Parts: sequence; C-alpha cells; structure tokens
Amino acid sequence: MGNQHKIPQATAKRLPLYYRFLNNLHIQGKARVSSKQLSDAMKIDSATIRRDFSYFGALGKKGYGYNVEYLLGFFRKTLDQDENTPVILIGVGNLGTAFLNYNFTKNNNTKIEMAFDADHAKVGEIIGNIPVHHIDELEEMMENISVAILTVPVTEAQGITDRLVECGVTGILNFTPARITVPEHVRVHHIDLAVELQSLVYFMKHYPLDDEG
Amino acid sequence: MGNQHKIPQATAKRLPLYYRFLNNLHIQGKARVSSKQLSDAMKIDSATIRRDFSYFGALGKKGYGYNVEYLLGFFRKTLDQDENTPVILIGVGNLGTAFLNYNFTKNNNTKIEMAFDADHAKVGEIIGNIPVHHIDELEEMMENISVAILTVPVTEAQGITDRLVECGVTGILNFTPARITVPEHVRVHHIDLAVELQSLVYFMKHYPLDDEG
DNA sequence: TCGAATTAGTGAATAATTTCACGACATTTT
DNA sequence: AAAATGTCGTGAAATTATTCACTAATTCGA
Repeated sequence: MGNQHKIPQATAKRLPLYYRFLNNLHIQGKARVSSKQLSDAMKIDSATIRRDFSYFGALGKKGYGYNVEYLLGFFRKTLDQDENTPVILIGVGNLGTAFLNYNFTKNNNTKIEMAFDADHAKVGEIIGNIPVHHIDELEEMMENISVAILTVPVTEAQGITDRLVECGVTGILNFTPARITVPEHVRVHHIDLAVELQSLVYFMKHYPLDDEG
Repeated sequence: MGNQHKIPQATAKRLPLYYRFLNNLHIQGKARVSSKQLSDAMKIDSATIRRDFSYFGALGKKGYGYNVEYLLGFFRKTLDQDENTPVILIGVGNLGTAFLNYNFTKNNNTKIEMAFDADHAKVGEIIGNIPVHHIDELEEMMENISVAILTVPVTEAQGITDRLVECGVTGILNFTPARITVPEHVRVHHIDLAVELQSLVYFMKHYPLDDEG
C-alpha cells in the first residue's frame, strides 16, 4: 500500500529480480536457499541480499537459510502479485510486438490489455492475444489504466505522452530516446537501447575486468 | 586508452546520454548551452551535470555555459565515436529484429555486423542491411568481434554465452532473464524487460510522486 | 548428545553518489 | 565604465548504498 517507506530505492529495484528467482527455485522444487546460493546465482553480494531482506523483517533462520515457499509468499504480497495491473502499449513496431508476444502475465502482476498504433494496416490485428486499436481511439478506449509502455518513434513521444497523461496515466515505461516532460505526479522510467549498448562498450574499454555494472 | 580511470561509474553511465543530447543541440544549430538548460531537458540535477563534466577538466566558461561544438567534440573523443565497434546479435525474434532495424551507426560508434538464429527460415534474410546466419556457423563466421547482443530464449542463454566467450566475446548485452555465468574478464549488462515493468509498478505504488528513478 | 559447520541479521566502516552553496569570473545591460 | 546578472567549478556536507566482520542461533554428522 502507500509508503511503509524507507526501503532504499536500490533495494526496491532488486525486488522483482528476487521474486523471479524465488519463483524459479520453487518451481524446481527447492525448499530452502541460503544468501550465499542466491548470491552465486544472481551475482549480487550475499551481504547485500541479507540486508535487502532484513528491511522486511527477519525472514530467514540462522544456520538454515530461507524457506523458499515462505519467502516467495512474502514477496508475492509485498509486490502485490495477487492483483493484476493493467497496462497499455503504444506503438506496435518490432519492439512493441516483442512486448505483446512476451507473456507477462506468467510470473508477473502486469497484463497488457490493449495496444495502439497509427498504422491502419495494424489496427484490428490481435498479437499475443492483445488487440491493436488505432491511436485515434485512445481517449475513448482507455479506462482506468495507469501504466503505459511507450514504443513509438521518438518524434511522437512527447505528443503521445501528453495524451496519456490527460487520460490518467501515472507511470510510463519509455523506450524512446526522448526525455519526455510530465507533471510531477507521473513517474517515468527510461530504457534507452542505444545508450545501453554504447554504455557497455564504454565500460569495456575503460573499466577493464572485474565488477558488474 | 585503458583507464584514465576515476570517472565514477554513475558518471560513465550518463556519458552516452550527454553525447546524444549535445549532438541534437548541435544539429539544431545551438552554439551554447548551460548546465541549467541541460538539466531541464535531461531531468538530471544541474550540479550533477557540472560535476560530471568537471571530471574531464574545465570544459565550460563562467557566466556563459558550455560551447556545444567544443563539448561535443570532446565527448566524441572520450566515447571513441570515431572508431566503430563491431557487434553481433544472436536471436532474431521480435526484439532482435527491433535492434537490426534500429540504425545504430547513426549517432553511434557501434555497428551490428551480422545476426544469428537457429531458425533456418530466417537464415539468408537481410534485415536492416544485416545478414542473418545460422547459429551453427557462429564459430566459423566470427572474427574479432568482442561485443554481442543476446536476444535468444532464456533456455538458450547460457549455452550460447559459453560459445560466445569461447569465440572471444568480452562484452554481452543480455536481454534474457537468465543471470548468465561468465569468466572474470567478460562484462555483462542485463536488461530485463519484465523486471523493468514490474519495478515501475512497484515504484508507482510505494514511492508516491516526486523523484525520478 | 556433542562438537563442528553453517548461516542469518546487523552495527560499524567504507564507498559511492548527489546536492548545497558560494567564490570567481564572464557576459550583458544601462 | 560600472552594475547587474548569469554560470561554472568545487569544497564540504548530506545522502545513499555496499561491504566487512562478528554474534548468536540453528542444523548436521557421528
């Protein structure tokens, strides 16, 4: 719910990762796991993992480790895995299509409800079970959806963003290179594929071997 | 080139972003820019920007700001924009195709030279000017390429990784959810689309309005 | 049952990053 | 030419994040 706050942001960013790992362990039938094992598998320092978990209380048992099922159940609640968050996607290009085909609902509390595109040829298609509407219908189709994935050409980014905000969207996962401008109450996370690639190359050249970025 | 080190990693991660912004300003014909203007456009605190730039020396002028052309030229050298880094891509699904169609060579020092896939139907195609080969030919085709983009199904991730490392790859941009294991000298950057979406939703729920993540 | 081994939780130290706030200098205005 | 304004560069403070290293609890093996 609101903010039981004071979980560090760095920790919050790792939670979905922890969740998925625990889920995998559970599927594999593992009953217990230690911070050391998690550390090896996820490449995160074991002290960091223990510290992260400790923000939620004493979840493990000394000399034993963590009970996978218990921990998983705990994270499920913490991450609100029980209620599904509806999401829309704007821009059904290759990247958008990748998202539509990706079955998020498995292991995930999000579900892409519908997609929009400006290309009439795409309208009416159903991709990964998700219908594609024309962008002109955005305002009339949208109801109570607060999260949007933005995979449109960079030139359209700000314009579409303004319309999304107008429709009540308060969270945007932005894959365009544009640093979009939004009101205070709207959260934007940027993922810039070109920057990521360039960043990797820079790190390879200037930070020879060892630590993980 | 090795390490003129001591540029903080956080700064290094922002460099490609700075570069692209300056490039845009240059294209728009702007001659000067202040840290305040950059701050507004990129949503990064102006003091952080000045601090970042200062690691490279005194690049600006008091009371004036920064000369766009000079700064751009400086970053071009710093980011080795002049030499092109060849890259290969493994896995020509929707996400992989998005990369192939993305024209990285524009504004970028990287170029995807070839792609590989296990599906014979895709072999021989040319997507975004990049030829698709069969994954079996990986070892014989690869020569002197040190960077790979991994957009394969999660089940293939570790196996392909091992082969890439064997071929001399030292940097991998991993889009699979697998936390792949590599030797010490290989750098891996993970981008996990499901985690990013889930993370956005978590932040929306637990960190009400204001700061950017 | 006992001793050795394991492992969580955490105070304290360290490291990394961001932000404040101000002096110095350049530009612009009058 | 002087005053007002703008803006960088940076020491210092604040904040955030990671890691060390130890204690106490538990498990495991014989």
